[in-house]
Amino acid sequence: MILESAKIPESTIERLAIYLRKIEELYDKGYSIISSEKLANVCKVNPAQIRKDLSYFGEFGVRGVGYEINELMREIKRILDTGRVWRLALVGVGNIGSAILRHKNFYKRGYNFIAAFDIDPQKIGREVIQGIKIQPMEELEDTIKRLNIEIGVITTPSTSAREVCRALVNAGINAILNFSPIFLRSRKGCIVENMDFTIKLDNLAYHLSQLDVKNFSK
Amino acid sequence: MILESAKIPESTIERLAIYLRKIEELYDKGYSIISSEKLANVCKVNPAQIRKDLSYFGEFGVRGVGYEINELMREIKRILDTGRVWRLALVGVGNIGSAILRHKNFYKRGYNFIAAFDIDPQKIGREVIQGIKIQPMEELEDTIKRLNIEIGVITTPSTSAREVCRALVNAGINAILNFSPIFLRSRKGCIVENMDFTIKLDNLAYHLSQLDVKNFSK
DNA sequence: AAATTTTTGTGCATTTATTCACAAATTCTG
DNA sequence: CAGAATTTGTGAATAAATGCACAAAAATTT
Repeated sequence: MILESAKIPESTIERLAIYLRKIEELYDKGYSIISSEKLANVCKVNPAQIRKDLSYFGEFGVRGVGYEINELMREIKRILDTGRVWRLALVGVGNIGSAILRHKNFYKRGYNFIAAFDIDPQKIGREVIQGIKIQPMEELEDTIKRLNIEIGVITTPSTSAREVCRALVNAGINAILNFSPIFLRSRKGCIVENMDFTIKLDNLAYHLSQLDVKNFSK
Repeated sequence: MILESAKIPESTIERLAIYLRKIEELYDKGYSIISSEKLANVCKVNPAQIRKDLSYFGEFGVRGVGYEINELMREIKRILDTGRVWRLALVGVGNIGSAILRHKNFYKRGYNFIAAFDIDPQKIGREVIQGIKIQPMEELEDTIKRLNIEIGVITTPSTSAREVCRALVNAGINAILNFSPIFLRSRKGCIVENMDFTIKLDNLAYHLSQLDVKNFSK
């Protein structure tokens, strides 16, 4: 097919990211070939799902054999565009903010924090991690443009999240990862991924209470 | 209807949690009645979606009027079972772990950390937040049972995540929020919500690269 | 080298989720 | 209080996602 950007389900993209991580694990364990069935087992999905997901972007396997792990990693990285370095800015250097700046996983996967901002004058100038000094909000637009920053991460309290979102969009940012407990939706062109931890917990709460219902009615 | 636990879409549950937060916002702004259309606007969904989502659990609105905000909040909280205190344990008191323990939002929404564990002997006994001393992994099972802890939060490195998950399940935990970059899937009965930040970033990367494709082909 | 086995890629059927569209219930208006 | 205006709740239509099942391609066995 190779008809990218046709009408690919959002869930396909999310699964590709998950497949990639499992494939990397398998690669580290020394595998060089994997079948859709084996991969499906470890990802707990249907094998046809994997084949269909991949088929949106091309034919990467060999019939009767499976997928060459090296090639599959390369292709998924190409599809997601995660084979390169992305430049990030973080706004709101509180508990969560500084934890994220210090976290190694982002860097490992090519997500590099280039700048950090905070509204608190006390924090300005402080060097949270090697090379990143906290800047005041006034410098946000200029810094983002000057340093070609592509992704914004919001770790402010909910009260300022919307304002920060607007500032990032004004600065030309088209992708935002939002950790504040405000459900942000921006004008089109800019994609926002919301990561409200407590929404996930509400989900768990619901399922736990359903478990109890089931146990009770037995 | 009132036929709960029939075959309610997972996405309905997630949306209910989002509606709840928006409704709370509206309540704080002084609203007392809201129509599915207005709520749909702020949640950026279809009005019929909201009505259908709610209809799985009962009839909460008044035709020609809308939904009474107080009642709707109460009902959604009842559905999700978020009107009470849930008892949590956190495993892995690193950067992210301590940030989460210190974060106020969990407590505000009834998610209370009761215990924290770490493998590092250096950290044992340290009081990260008021009333919570870091305990060694050996005490996990006993503490969880003794304190009736219901939800486990994993903030360890990926290397130990699977082992920690097993320990939590063995201790009787049926709901886990996993922040490690390992996609955990547990045996049935136990629900795992995965929160790998970098998967969300991969999503953003994909969409940004698609934007470029579109701009280029214009 | 034919037969068997394996495993992909995909058309089609099935299942699931979303949205429409309208009757029913309620309020508002003159 | 009759008619117009709202707005819910939901059956039916539509759309989207998933999974089956099988032909095609490659490897392996006999």
